[in-house]
Amino acid sequence: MMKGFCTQVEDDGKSSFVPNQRRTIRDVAAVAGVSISTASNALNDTGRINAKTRERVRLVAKEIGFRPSAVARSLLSRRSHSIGILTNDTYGRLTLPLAAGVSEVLLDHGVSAFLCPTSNDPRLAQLYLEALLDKQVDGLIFTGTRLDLQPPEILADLPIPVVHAFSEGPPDRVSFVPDDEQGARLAVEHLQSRGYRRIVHVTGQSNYLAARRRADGFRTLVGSDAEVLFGDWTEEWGHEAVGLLFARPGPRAQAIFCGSDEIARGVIDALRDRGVDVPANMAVIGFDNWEVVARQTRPPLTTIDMELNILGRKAGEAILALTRGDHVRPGVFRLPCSLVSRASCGIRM
Amino acid sequence: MMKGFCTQVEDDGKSSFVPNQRRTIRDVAAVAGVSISTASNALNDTGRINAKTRERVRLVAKEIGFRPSAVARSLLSRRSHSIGILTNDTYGRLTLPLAAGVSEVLLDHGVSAFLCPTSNDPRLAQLYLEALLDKQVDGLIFTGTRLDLQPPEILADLPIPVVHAFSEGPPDRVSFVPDDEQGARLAVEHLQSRGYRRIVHVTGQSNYLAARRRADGFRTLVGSDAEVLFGDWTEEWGHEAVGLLFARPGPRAQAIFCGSDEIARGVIDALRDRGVDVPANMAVIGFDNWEVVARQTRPPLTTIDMELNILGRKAGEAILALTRGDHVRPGVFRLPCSLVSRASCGIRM
DNA sequence: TTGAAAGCGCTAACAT
DNA sequence: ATGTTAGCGCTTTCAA
Repeated sequence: MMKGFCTQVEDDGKSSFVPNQRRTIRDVAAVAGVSISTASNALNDTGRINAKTRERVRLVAKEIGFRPSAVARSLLSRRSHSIGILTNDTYGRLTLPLAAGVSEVLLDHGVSAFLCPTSNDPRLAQLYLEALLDKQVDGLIFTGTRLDLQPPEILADLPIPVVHAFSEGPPDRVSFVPDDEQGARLAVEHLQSRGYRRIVHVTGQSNYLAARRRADGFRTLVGSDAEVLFGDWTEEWGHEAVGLLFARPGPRAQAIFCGSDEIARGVIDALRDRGVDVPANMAVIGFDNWEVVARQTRPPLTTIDMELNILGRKAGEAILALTRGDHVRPGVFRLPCSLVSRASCGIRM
Repeated sequence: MMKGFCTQVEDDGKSSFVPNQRRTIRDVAAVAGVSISTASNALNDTGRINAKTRERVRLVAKEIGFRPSAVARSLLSRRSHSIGILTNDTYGRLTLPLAAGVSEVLLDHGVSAFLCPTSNDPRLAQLYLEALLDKQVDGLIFTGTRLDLQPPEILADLPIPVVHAFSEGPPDRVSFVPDDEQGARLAVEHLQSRGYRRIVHVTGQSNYLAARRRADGFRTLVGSDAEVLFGDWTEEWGHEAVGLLFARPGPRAQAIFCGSDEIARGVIDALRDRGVDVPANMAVIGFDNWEVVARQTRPPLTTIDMELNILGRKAGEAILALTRGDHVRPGVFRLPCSLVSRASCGIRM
């Protein structure tokens, strides 16, 4: 078919049909025997056009495999239909689910996302930013573990809209973050509804905003004097915390709400070391739903999922709206977490 | 400064200096009082040009914050200076380090990478591919856990160069993959050099090419009759395997080389359950250097790192060369793994 | 209903 | 050494 087509085209010396070359709208017009503008109108359903002509043009376009050049369109529309995602995540556990959400939303609108992993290097971030600006990206999504690890200068004064995802941006920007408080409450409610009473919270460093928010959510339901043990975001700390909890007198806790799955893993291991059955004698609940951890604990871990994919979708929708010039109310939007029930919380009578 | 500049410009009604609008080369030319082509030549160091004029133009360009439009350049050069990364990884543990390597290499050449996380959905992959082609990407990098999870049709017959990373592509393409055999030998050599003799290999499913290659490397050094236990890529299987090993008669193994860090974690835990000291009584070595696992085992895990960042760099260099039209010898390039020494292998006397 | 022409921002012959 | 012009692939007035 290709060949047949190639021969029937008059070779004007310009649009000679070299086999593997992109077809342009000129080719379409030439083959369909119409002008370029008619071809354009036919393909885009703009202007008034004879139905037959339109069909013919479209048929030709399909036959010769015409795909409009997004580059040419961008030059004209001054919209590149691409955005940049700047991330300082090196692991991917955060960025990839989020980027997948973003990309899926954008895809439906013909927008693509440049990934810029800055590896926490401000110089690199700056270079990526410049490259993105040169590429005329329509917008930017900042994402990363902690905002304070982003050099503040590069965030400011951008000529294009910016959305923050996962970590909070400045108040005049749009940010989507997991609702840590709500996630914590979800965890506690789950435990309480299953009959667990004396609940303690073992979490990471208190200088993390997320840790403080989760602790706040925890205290809301358990009581303002409820016990929160801050430490590291590590298994080891989970271990240690259990040691602390067991070393002291008084009634023992019935459930431990952990600030991360890794901490929870340490807690579960430490409990097993002590012969404490989970969930029969102690419930444990985590935070992150980091599957490689949560699915492999014994028993598998009930935990809070931050719904990063949805977070990404929201961020994608927001940046789309902003690039279209629509107004989006600035502020920090906290998106609900969900609970993934596995086996580490039972029912306490 | 900006303001000063704005006022001193004659307003010809066309390039009126709206504060936050991109400056074009026309603006530069106008302010510098030269023609557009002179401005272009001055900025790009092309053609013959008076040194003073050049400096003046450059100064003006910098002052008004001119950045050449990559879109316009692309239209002309028919190179978009962007590539696509198609991945089916949903976790990011694989894709992000790899994409970071790719992007860093590309960055120096003004090329950016579109990330397309297909989530193993062939329909999505197809849509992403079309979007990328429309955006005139200069090349494509395919990456993912297993090639057979990519729908083969979308891989074939692309009008632009393709490089495969992590998983092997067809023989006529360029692929970069970790050298699983060498990695396995590295692990075994490490054990042997430290005096460990009876070594067994506990790994994942034998229908994974990587599992078979690692087993081959293992057998090369330990002996063709050396014991390989295939199972799942899970902690649980690591546990089970230890049970198997201990249940049978005969001299006990001195070291266990695991096909993944997760398996190794299961092995280490099972050994601790049995009171076997690692590394005093048994050495354990993993594969992946997945830090969240390897750093958190007790003791921390010595393991093989696949150097995904370097893999990404190589893939980036290859796709750059290909997009420039340079020839790159097709085939599967196996890149060396490295060993990360932690505490799970001691010295056996 | 269709076509001719201008122009998006830039580069590269070709004139001057 | 500098300016004029054409044109990359497309959309969009404006004429015909």
